Amino acid sequence: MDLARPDLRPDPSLSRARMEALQRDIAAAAVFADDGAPEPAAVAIDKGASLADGLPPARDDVQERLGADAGPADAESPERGRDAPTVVGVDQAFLTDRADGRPDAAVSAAVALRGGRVVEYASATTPLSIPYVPGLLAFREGEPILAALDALDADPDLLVCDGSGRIHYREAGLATHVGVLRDVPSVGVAKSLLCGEPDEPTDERPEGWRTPIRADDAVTTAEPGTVIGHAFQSRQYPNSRRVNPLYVSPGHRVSAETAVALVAALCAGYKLPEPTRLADAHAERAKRDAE
DNA sequence: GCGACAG
DNA sequence: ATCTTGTCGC
Repeated sequence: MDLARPDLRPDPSLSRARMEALQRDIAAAAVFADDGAPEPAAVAIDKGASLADGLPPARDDVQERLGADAGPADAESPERGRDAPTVVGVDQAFLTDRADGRPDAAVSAAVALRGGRVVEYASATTPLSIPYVPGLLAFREGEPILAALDALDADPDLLVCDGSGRIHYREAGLATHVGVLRDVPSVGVAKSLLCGEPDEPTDERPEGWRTPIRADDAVTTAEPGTVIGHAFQSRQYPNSRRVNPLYVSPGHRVSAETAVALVAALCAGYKLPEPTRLADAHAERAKRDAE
């Protein structure tokens, strides 16, 4: 999978001003409307797959400086969802230097699902370049994620990223950045809200509830009031309702409406959608194996 | 100056 | 994100 727009690479060595300028270009190139994204019904996952099922056998895939390694494809049940769209979840874990105590490297994991089954996984370990800065996450995690995606043989029909897409100061969050670079439909799934304002209070909402997130003054590239994503209550407990909602936004080639619908279809009984949950577990395991 | 701020 | 034990509830 080659870069569709190599000129928009999230180069961590850029100055802050250039990073922000690049994000405006990303937002201008992004398509926040349905254009080639899978139908939510086509990617729906009903069976809450057990976490162990998605976990591949342990293997050492840590590279010295910058590298990636793909694991073997899951051999089982090829009969189901053979022609279903390929959904790829990406997530990361971080290695901390034992003596130093400082973040050392990023471990990125990409998990490909088809018909609700894991068909492939990959991970990549890359040295950390810059610290986390709100609004510039793509410049810290972008390259590591691209490395993990490069290690994947599967061709994604949809990318599910851990972080915001259009819900961003310049409408160019991590999901949008990666989606535009690869020109692949993508959605952003964040556990907290970066900017924007929900139409209604999000506290104590029932499972399945959602409300639009509209651009506020913090979003400098959109008219205030523009719907840039949704708060979505993916999970809730019967009695003590205190699970925070997810903040879902379009990355690239999907509308805000379809983005939530896709994430809702990809949830199977847990707060996080399956692609994200599994990528989370793989990144965690790859990190553990590296220590 | 103060507050807000994905992972 | 990461550092960490118990604990409440299904």
